[in-house]
Amino acid sequence: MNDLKKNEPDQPFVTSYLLYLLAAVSDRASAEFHDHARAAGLRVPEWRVLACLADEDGAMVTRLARLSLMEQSRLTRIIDQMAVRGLVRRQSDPEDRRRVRVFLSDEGRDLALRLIVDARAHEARILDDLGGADAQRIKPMLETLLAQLDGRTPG
Amino acid sequence: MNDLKKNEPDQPFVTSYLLYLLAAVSDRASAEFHDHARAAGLRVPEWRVLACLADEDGAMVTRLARLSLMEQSRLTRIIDQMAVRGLVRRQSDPEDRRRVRVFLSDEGRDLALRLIVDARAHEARILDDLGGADAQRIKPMLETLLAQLDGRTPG
DNA sequence: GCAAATAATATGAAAATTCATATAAAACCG
DNA sequence: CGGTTTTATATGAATTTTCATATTATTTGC
Repeated sequence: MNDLKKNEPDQPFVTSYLLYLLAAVSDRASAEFHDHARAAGLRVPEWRVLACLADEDGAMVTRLARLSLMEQSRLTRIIDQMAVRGLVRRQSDPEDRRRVRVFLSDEGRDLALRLIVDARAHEARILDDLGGADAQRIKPMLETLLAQLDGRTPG
Repeated sequence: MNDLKKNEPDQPFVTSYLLYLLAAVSDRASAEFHDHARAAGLRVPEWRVLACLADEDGAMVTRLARLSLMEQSRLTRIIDQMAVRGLVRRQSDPEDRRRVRVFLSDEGRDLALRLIVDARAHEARILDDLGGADAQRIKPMLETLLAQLDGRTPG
C-alpha cells in the first residue's frame, strides 16, 4: 500500500542503539518513580539531591553535582530552593573556606529515608518483572559500564 | 579519624540503585557522543531528532516526540529551529490535517547518516570494553525492560 | 448533519537551565 | 613571602524547557 514513502533503512537504528535504549529505559523507569516523588512534594532534581545526601551527607557542592548528575550552577540553585524549604542547609567548610558542604535537615532526612524505602520497592518490582538471570546481572553490568566510562575521561 | 561526622548508612543507596545506574550510565555514555554531535554542529536534541527521523522519516510530531523522548511542545520548538536551519521540513498530512509530518531535508539526511556511522562505531567501542557475555546480553535486556515499562502504562 | 467530545499541534508566560564569568580562597613557585 | 595559577561556588543574562491552554481538525453519538 505505502511503498512510495518508504524511505527508512532496512534495519532501524535508533530503537536498537545502545545509548538510545539506555536513555529510554532510564526515562521511562524514572518517570514512574518521579510521579511518586512529586506526590511527596518534591521535584525531580530535589529527589535526586536528597537521595545523594542520604548517602553522603555533608558532601561539597562539586561532589554533589557530580554524584547527582547535574551541572554545578544548576545544583547551586536547586540547593538554594531546598534550603529555603528547609530540606537542607549549607555550611562552609572550616578546613577550606571555598568549600560549601550541604547537609540534610531532619525534615530532609526523614523525607529522603521514606522515599528510599519506596524506591527500593519500586526497583524490586522492576527487577522482578525482568526475571531471574537478567535481574541478577543488570546492576553489576551497569556498574562495570559506569566504571569504564568514568575511567576514560577521569573526573 | 573522622567518626563524628559519619552519618551515612552502612550500605549506600544511590550508587547501587538501578534507576541511578541507568541514569548515570546513560548520561556519561551519551555525553561522549554528544561532544561529537556538537562538533558536527548539532545540539543534543537536534541529534536525537535526526536519528529518529533517519528511522522514521515523515513521522508525525506526537510520534516523534515519544520516540525522541521529549515533551511535545519542546519538540515543536526544536523542529522550528531545525526547519530554519534547513535540516528538516514540515508537511501537513492531507489525510488528517491536524497532523504535521516531519521530513529530513537532503542535508539533514546526510548529516544523520554520517553521524549514525559514528554512533555505531562508538557503541561498538563501549560494548567491546564491556566484554563478551555482557556485551551480548545488555541490549536484549534493555529492550525487554523497555517493553515491560511501556506495557505498564500503555502509550 | 450537527453539537459535543476528542485529538494534534502550537504558543504565551513562567520557570528552569546553561554558559561564561565574577568572586573568593587556597596552592604553588621562584 | 608576593605574585600567579588553580580550585570552589555563585551569579547575570540569554536560552531552553515546562505547563497550561488556545487553535484547528476529526470523530462520535444522537
